[in-house]
Parts: sequence; C-alpha cells; structure tokens
Amino acid sequence: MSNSPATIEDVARIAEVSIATVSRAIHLPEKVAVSTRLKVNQAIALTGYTPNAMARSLRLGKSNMILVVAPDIGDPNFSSILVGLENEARAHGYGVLIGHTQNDAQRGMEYLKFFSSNQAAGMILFTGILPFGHQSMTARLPPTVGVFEPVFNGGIPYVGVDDLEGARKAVDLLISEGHRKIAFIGDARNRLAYVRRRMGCEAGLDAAGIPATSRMVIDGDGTIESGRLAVDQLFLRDTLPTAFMCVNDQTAIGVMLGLTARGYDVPRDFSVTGFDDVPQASFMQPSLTTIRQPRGLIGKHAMTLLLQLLSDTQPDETEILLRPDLVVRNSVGPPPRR
Amino acid sequence: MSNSPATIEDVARIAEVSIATVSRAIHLPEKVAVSTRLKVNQAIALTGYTPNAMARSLRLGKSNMILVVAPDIGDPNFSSILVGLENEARAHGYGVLIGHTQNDAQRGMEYLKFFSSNQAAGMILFTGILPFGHQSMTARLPPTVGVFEPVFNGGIPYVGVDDLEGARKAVDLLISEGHRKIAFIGDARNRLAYVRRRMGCEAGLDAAGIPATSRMVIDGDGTIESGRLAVDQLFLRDTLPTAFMCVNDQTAIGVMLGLTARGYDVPRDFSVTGFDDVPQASFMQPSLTTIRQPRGLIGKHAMTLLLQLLSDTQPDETEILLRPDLVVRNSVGPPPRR
DNA sequence: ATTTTTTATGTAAAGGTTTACATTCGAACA
DNA sequence: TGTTCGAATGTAAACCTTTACATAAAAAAT
Repeated sequence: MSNSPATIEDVARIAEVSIATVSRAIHLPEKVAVSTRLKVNQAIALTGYTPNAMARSLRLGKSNMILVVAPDIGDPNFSSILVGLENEARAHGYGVLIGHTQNDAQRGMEYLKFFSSNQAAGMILFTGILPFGHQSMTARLPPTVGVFEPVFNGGIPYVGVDDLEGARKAVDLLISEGHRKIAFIGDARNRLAYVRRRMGCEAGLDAAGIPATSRMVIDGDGTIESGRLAVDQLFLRDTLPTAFMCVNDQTAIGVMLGLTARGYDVPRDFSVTGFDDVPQASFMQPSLTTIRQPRGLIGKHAMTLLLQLLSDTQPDETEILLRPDLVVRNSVGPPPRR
Repeated sequence: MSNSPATIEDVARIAEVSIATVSRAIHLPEKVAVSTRLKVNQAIALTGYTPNAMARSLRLGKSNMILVVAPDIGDPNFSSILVGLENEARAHGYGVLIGHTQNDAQRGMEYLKFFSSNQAAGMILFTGILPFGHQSMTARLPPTVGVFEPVFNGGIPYVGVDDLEGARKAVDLLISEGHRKIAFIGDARNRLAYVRRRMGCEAGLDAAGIPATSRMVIDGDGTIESGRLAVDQLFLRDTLPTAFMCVNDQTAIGVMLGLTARGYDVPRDFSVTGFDDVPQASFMQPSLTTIRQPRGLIGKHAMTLLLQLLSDTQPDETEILLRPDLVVRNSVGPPPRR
C-alpha cells in the first residue's frame, strides 16, 4: 500500500500486462482475452485503482462535468430541478457543476472559463439570456440546453412546460366558477413565458365569449412586491375584476397579500391563481390554486437532451414541452354576488 | 484563428518566448522582465488563451473543484447556504460540484470517486455521517468541513450555529410572555442539534425556576408530520402546555397545523416557536416566530475554512458557531387565562 | 579587467491516460 | 509446409501544463 493513489501502471505491473491492455480491459473489454481481463480486474481490485479523471480528460479533450447556470441557485424553483438534473447526470457518469449569475452578465462570462479551460463539457442554462458579452463567442458555444425559457439564440434546444396549456387550465377553472371579469397580472412582456401564458389566458376568455371590456392586464416584474402593486393599481380604476390570474406564484402571493391588507377575503371576495407551484404556495393562507411545473421531470429531460447532444446523437426533439397540472387548492371560489 | 482552443505553445510562439516563460508570466509575473511580460500578455489577449485546467490539475496533482454533499439538494435550507459557498469558492478560483445522498450510504460512496479520480480537492459535508462504508478509507479522508452538524469523526472542523444560544433566546421569549408550561418537541435524540437546543431550552427553564413537572418533551423525526403527531400525543395527556418550543421549523409548522386542525388559534390558545427560519416560516398563517440561521454566512465561513485547509494553512478555528437571531413574528403571544 | 552574484530565459521531464501503429503468435488456409 | 489472416498484446506518442535544472546575460563586486 503506497500512500499515493494507484495508477494504471501499478495495475499493469501486478497483472503482468502493459498499460495499454489495462486501459483496454476497462474501456473495450471485448478486445482483451478473458484470462487477461480476469488478471487485470484482480489487480484493479487489489490496488483500488480509479482512473485519474484529469489525465483522461486531458487525453480525450473532453470533461465529464456539466455546468448548470442559474440566475439564483437559492431559488426554490431552481433547486428542485437540480435534483432531476443531478440524478440523470450521475447515472451517466457526469458530475454537476453549479454557478449563479444574479443576472449579471459579467458573472456569466466568468463561468465561460469552465469551457475554455476544458473543465465542463456542456451547459444547462436557466435563463433566456446567454452569458456572453461578445457576439463573437457565440460561434464557439458549448453544447447547451435551456430550461424553462428558450435561450435567446436560435438552435439551442430547451425543456419547459406548455405554458399555453397551463394558462388555459387556470383560466378555464376561473370561468367555470363563474368569473367574467378577470385580470391578468404579468411580469415582463418580452419574456416568452409571459407571452404564452397570456395567450393561453386570452384563448380561454375568447372561447368563453368574454368581451375585451371585461379583461384587464397589469404588468409588473414578477416579484411578490409587484403583485401587491398590481392590486393597488387596479383599485384606482372604476371597474374591478373578480379574479386575478397571475403569471407566476410570486405575483399571486403578492396579490393575495395586497387583497388581505385591504381587508378582503380570498376566495370569498376575489379569486387568485398562480403558476409554478412553488413550495410556499401550499403554505399560504388560503393555499394557492396554481399550475404545477413538473420540476424533477424537467431536470431529467433537460439533462437527457444535453447528454444526447454531447454524444453527437441528433437529439430526438429540439423543444420539449411537458404537461403542466392544475393544482386546485383554496384560493379560487365563485365570484361574490354584488 | 484555428478552431481548436489556443494552447500555451501558441502564445509562446506569438510572444517569441518559450512556454516556460509564458507559464511564469502568468503565475509568477515578478520573475519575468516587464518587457517580456508585456509581449506575453499581448499574445494571450490575441489568442484568447485560457490555461487548460485539466493539464494543470494533472501536473499539480490538485483539482480546483470542491464537492458539496448534502442529503437533499432540493432542500431550501440547503440551497441558500449553497449561495454562500459558491460565492466564496468562485472568489478563490474554485468551482462547486454538487451531490446528494438521500441518506443512502451507497450513494455517498459514489461521490468518493471524485476524490480517488482527482476531480475534487475538498468536500463540504451537510450531514453528520461520513459517506464511507469502509472504515479503512477514513485514513485517506479528503480535506473536509462539516456544515450544520459536526461530522461523526474527530478532527473535522465544522461551521454551524450556536444552538444553545438560539434555543435560549426562544425559550426566554416564551417565558417573558408569561408561559410556564412549555413542551419541547424534538427530532432525533442522537443528533447534536437536538441535544444542544434542548440544553438551551432547559437552561432557560432552569433560570426561570420552572419545575420539572411543568416541562414536557415529545420526540419525533423532524418532519411536518411528526409535529402533527406530537400534538396528538400531547392531547392524550391530562396536562397541556401553553407553548410549544420546536427543534426546527418543519416540526413547528406541523404543530401549528395540528393545533389549527383541532380548532385552536395560534397564538391566542397556544404559542409556537421554531428553529431555522425556513422560507415558508414567514408565509405561514400566523407567521412563525423562529430562530434564524445566518445561512449565507454559514456557507461563506465553511468554504473559507475548507480553503484554508487546502492551502495547508492551519485553520484559525476548528469549530465556528455563528450567532443565531430571534425572528419575532406572530406565532407567540401570552398564554390564555383559563 | 576579472570574478562573483543576480536576473531572465530556455530545455526537458513528468504527470496518467488513450490509441494508432507495430509486433507476435497461433490458427486457418492453400 | 509455407502463406495469410486475425486476435491479443505491446510500444510509444500525444494531450497541455508546471518546474527543476541548465544556461546565458547583465550587474555587482573585487
């Protein structure tokens, strides 16, 4: 037992073969005679040999790490996807490296070092914006898969949820409860999620024959605070909605807090729906009716797609939209009779 | 512009120096003449050269990755610490690799490959148990720092919160509100956090001269469900407490749900305190009074400690206990008059 | 002016793999 | 028996750094 880790050479010496044979016994076992293979395996067991991944990566010019970049790794929405990503990666011998940008392009750029220095083979991106300052680099993009939002650059596959269908489910629930005056509370209009969710909402309203005059739209920035503000803005108007369909849970939580602060009861006086099903949603009082993102699955699919990309397999699809589920809780009821 | 990334040799050729000089210009700039340094830097800029981290690690026998192992990376408690860890690591040129064990020793073992294959230099461990099956491996432990709980093996530094002080703050609040009959709801008795928090609780009760007969203890497993069960168990007794001091927030949430389900109002009928300040705590109805773990700081300190270990500096301390803060919300009030 | 010291740079080895190519050996074939 | 082929193994180069050691040149000391 030496104190430094065993190398392929140690194994070769003990098995009385050349290092090439050891390497082959590991990676192309069918190319080496059964008897030798046995000797090699015994030697490996004896020495506790594990191939040095650095030497391997250097030789192969390929790393076995996947970089996962998110705006905020503390975000609960992010962390549950991470589980799916990591499981899938590990199952294929890859490790997961994480980074967060805080929406700072500078920060994003820093993570590119992992590619130029060969430390990562591919990237999972949680934001629609590529962390690239210079367009020039776009040419040498590492294999990348987007999550949640399509990446702002053609040709990058992404995995998300069918926003349109999800939004439709939410608005249909409200309509079926009898709501006719529905406000859509959005975040940023340039985000695809916004566009799609709003389209789903409008489609539902259209189908129910609800006139444009009964529809309201307020945009914020997707935070709890912006939900609160949206309520304030609406209360300045002469007509109020009976239901708030929110572009995400944070906004919905803000809306509920805003309504509660004004002394109203949800769902007696107003109904509220969210989108995402963040962990807090079930702990709100009342608990929030929302659309669930199948987060574990999203992670799994995204990683599968990336691994396909890395193995030069043409990926099956370039856009995977998973089916979102309506989670009925207690923030929706029939509109009050006035 | 070749399509393969520039190597040190490309830089050397352009700068008209040897590769050794380029390497030195990067790592020991003071050892190379100003004029040459300039030439080298220009060549680097021109080629966009980034050192190949694999070759570097191979040569140095050291990786620049830190493995972070947690039972569950989806845990919100975990993810906010991750932010602190990652920031500190990145600031020192290290990357963060993540893994989760689901409390499965087998899984834990898998992550050890990152060390035997030289892919990680050190480890941050979120559970008190080392992911080692064979004791024999203990000898060759990678540099490790524990978080939250001390690692079940002497000599491994750890960063956590002063449980005793935190618990004391919680129980003192309850006592100052007038509570005399206080139940401590715990998780597993063999966990150090349990022991310390309970000691803090008892110390407060002692100081207030509260007799043993007014103290109750129920143990569960730290989940929401076990909090609910604890309430059920207590209601089978002849004397009830007026306040529940819970070993963590999950338990406290369970207790609140259990009390609410029985038709009681918190804090009118019973007071409840938690420990941790998980994100949900502020969204409960009523919001939960609890002890905050300074998570970002914990992560930062843990990584600092590990980096010291890696640079062979004798770490300043071997146990860092951060000061926990009492977060007063709405789950505590005076005991009801009966 | 000569020797010694210091400073700047270069040469080459080493780190652990993988793999193209070369070699050996036995089996199959004519 | 001699030739050809295939299978199994070995040899050595390459991947890209860092750094001990050697060398050369310049500065300092005599």
